[in-house]
Amino acid sequence: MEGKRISNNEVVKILEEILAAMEIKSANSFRIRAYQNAVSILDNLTVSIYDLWENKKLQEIPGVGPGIAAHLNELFSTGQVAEFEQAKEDLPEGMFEFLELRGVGAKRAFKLASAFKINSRENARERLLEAGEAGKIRNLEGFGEKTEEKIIDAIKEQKKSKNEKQRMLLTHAEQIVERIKEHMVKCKEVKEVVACGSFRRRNPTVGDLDIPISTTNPEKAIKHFLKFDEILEVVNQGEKKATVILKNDIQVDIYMSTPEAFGSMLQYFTGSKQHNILLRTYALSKGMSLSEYGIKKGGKLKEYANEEDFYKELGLPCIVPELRNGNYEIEAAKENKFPKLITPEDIKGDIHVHTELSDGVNTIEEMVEKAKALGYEYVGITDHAPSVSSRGMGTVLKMVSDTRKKIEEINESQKDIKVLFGYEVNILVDETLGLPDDILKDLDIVIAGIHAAFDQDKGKITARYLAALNNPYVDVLSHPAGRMINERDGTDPDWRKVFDAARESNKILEINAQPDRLDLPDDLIKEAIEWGVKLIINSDAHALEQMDFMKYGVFNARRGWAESKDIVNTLPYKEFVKELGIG
DNA sequence: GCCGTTTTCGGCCCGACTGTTTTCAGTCG
Repeated sequence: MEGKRISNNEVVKILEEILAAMEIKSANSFRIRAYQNAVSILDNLTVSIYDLWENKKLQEIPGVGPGIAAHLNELFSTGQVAEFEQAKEDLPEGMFEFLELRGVGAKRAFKLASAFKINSRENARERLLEAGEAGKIRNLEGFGEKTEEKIIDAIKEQKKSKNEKQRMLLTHAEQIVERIKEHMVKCKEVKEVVACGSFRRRNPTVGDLDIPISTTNPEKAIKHFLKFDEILEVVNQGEKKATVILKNDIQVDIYMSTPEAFGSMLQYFTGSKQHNILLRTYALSKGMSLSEYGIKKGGKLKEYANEEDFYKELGLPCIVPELRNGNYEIEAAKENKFPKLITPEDIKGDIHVHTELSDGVNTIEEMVEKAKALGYEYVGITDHAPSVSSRGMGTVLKMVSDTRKKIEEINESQKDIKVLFGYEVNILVDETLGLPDDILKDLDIVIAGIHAAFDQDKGKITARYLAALNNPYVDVLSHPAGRMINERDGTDPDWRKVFDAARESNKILEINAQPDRLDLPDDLIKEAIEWGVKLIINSDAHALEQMDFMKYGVFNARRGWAESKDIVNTLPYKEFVKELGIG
């Protein structure tokens, strides 16, 4: 199928505009909800909607039925949707530029654009800003001085962060959460502080922080929270919740709960939204209604101090946060068919570690000591391979033999840990590898990865991966999706071909644990496992402390439903080397 | 418009906060 490739973000934006149009025209509220539901699912999809369309799998997306699928089909085939264009025809076009402003929804956007006759998208926000600064917004019915001020702020805020606000990395969020916790425990009435939301689900990136607080004195706890010295601005505060913006531009929402009802609070704010919607729908079918305060049964509210009891009431096992993504977890829970997810303690070694011999900062000895401290049975020293073309074969051969000698010495001098020797070699544009087979064949480990020319088309990227997988000396494909979170999208090979080739050649795909890579991504991990592909989690550390990144790789693997049997570096040394065909 | 553990027809998630109102609409999570 040949069509117009439109990104997920663009698709979501188009649907959000249609949603706004429907709301203004008071379309059937259930139809609106169906669209909202579909949009929220599409927005959280990590696979390309366009690709799903190409493979005729649109209707496999939950929330997308024949109607929306037909519209998307038209969108991808022709670049627009006639019905959508029609629905937007008699609306002032400028309003669609207002939807992204904080505190402005469909109704206000429409009123504003209509009142000031802002009929085109061009300069729409600037014109609204002008109207606001001239004090004209406050005179509109339903608006007032404060709303005017908020709209002005929202436009300025948008201008400031022209590119949509980036979500922070999980590791960054962890540090902020730690500081908030440290502050909150100083309040005696605070019993528990748990950061929920995407943070607790171990999403690779976190937007806002949602933090339920278990307390015997909500008033005092909120007051105490507002004294946190990193707060820049209090957006709102009530008796049960408060919203603030921190100096680093991160929004934090706190919610007060009694210890007796803390379980439902945790459940509710851990989400995901989609998980909760599905869970509520399921509960409803059993005559129960869920909220952050508990479960209502026959009009009576019952509270839950912990999440286990909450899920138990629904007849379900407690679903681990990493799986609460609204995919298949509730189905699995109903049948009690959960994988026994891998844990950080299962990891027995790390075979993707760089040293000062390439772009790392520490020596081989230092990295080995750190691996020992982590309790590993083995560690692989796998620097970037020296380039034959720039150094010449003679120099490269000497570097390889020197490094090998050093590693042999380390292995002879101690028995606590086995050190393996290998390289991370580039998969070059011409589909060859960065080192000749003659050198590769004597290495313990060969990790092949793409480090340049990521933006080749699907066919070429796929061919490079297949060539690497067909090399008999390659063991592992590093960071296969090639993404750098917040910096660049991944490469986009034909994953089925890559998975097939990996399985057939008994090669291993890496789950790179660098917080800004987490590559493979979780959805591809799940797919790879289903296709029978073996995986390994590596830190790709370039410094001592980066070896601690392993846990992020494990979190990511858990989000991809991985068990320890799916991850080869959970194997003890003897079985691991057998798996890799070493020795 | 979507979807199925009472359903292929007839339902569809819930509550807090703000600002503008004087009983509530709009927005957000």
